Amino acid sequence: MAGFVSHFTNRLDAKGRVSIPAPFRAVLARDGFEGLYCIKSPHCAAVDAGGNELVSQIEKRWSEFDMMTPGHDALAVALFGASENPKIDGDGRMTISDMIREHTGITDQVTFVGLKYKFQIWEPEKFREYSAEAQKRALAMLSGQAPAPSRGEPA
Amino acid sequence: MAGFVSHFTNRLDAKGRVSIPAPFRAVLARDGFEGLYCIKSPHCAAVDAGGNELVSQIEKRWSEFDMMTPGHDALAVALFGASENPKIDGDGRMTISDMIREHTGITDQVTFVGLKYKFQIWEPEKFREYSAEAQKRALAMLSGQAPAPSRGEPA
DNA sequence: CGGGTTATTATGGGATACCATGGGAATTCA
DNA sequence: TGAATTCCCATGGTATCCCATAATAACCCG
Repeated sequence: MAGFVSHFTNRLDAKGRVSIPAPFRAVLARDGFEGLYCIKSPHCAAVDAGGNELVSQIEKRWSEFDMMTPGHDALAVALFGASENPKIDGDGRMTISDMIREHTGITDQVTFVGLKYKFQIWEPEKFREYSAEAQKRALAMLSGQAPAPSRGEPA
Repeated sequence: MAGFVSHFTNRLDAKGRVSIPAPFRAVLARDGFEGLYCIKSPHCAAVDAGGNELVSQIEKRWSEFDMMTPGHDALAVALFGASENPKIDGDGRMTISDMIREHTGITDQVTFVGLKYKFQIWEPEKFREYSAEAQKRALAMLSGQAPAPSRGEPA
């Protein structure tokens, strides 16, 4: 109904496990994907995660490339080679792999951020920085075409 | 019948709950959204809240941007990552989250302000200030072109 | 017109269910 | 066989559900 929305920060235990926020688990269950699909975000120090909806979105992008070009294989390597399928245990937890650790800088806490059709996995402090910047950027992007905005746009 | 109008101030109980004004609940029920959609207002110290109408308005703006651009994810983070979906209990109450507290300065009272297709959540004193300012600005805006007279808005 | 009665609403509080987290035991892999 | 993983259960804290009460507004009926 609502996709992945809002953000949550959970602790990583001694075994490297972390609880996936319950609201996100509910979305995943409805999506029907077994486990979780994870891929490095090309734009920032986060990992994109999701279920079938994310997978099909990625496959769609890939298939839009000409299959004959060498770039097709390269793209496949970039997309699927950089992916993982972590399991989700009975208590709704996943294990943070080395690949995720390296790409995000996660040590003892994890922030999950909903992006509707997918969610992102962040190191909390890095997310705070990115989020502040994203707010500014969003304001700039939206103010260009806002239908009925208020008057002045303060910083 | 006509969306969210008027404003109400309710008290926050020891558990951080507050009753959503009955007229607003009626609008939400008619809208059919499960729970409530909340997002920080970028322009002021308030939180925008609403149901499907607000959500679809936000989603529409988001989908107008090309999914390939790096800004797409940033926008999603700003729009959905910074949002929340508080539940509404059987008595028509919601819980004020830390995010709402921080952004609005709410401590023990909450003012709900109807804005037709959505409503805002304010700290009462901050709203009074903003409201006074808004009156002046509205007057200035209208005085240049308003054909219809009077229609004075009381405090 | 007025007295009484009911319905709705805001608020308080207790009980319960859910969730994040920790740790032990069993299992798998190298 | 040792290390890491997976499964299962325990627990504390929080949020949710449910019921009680008071105040207000709407209503009814004499």
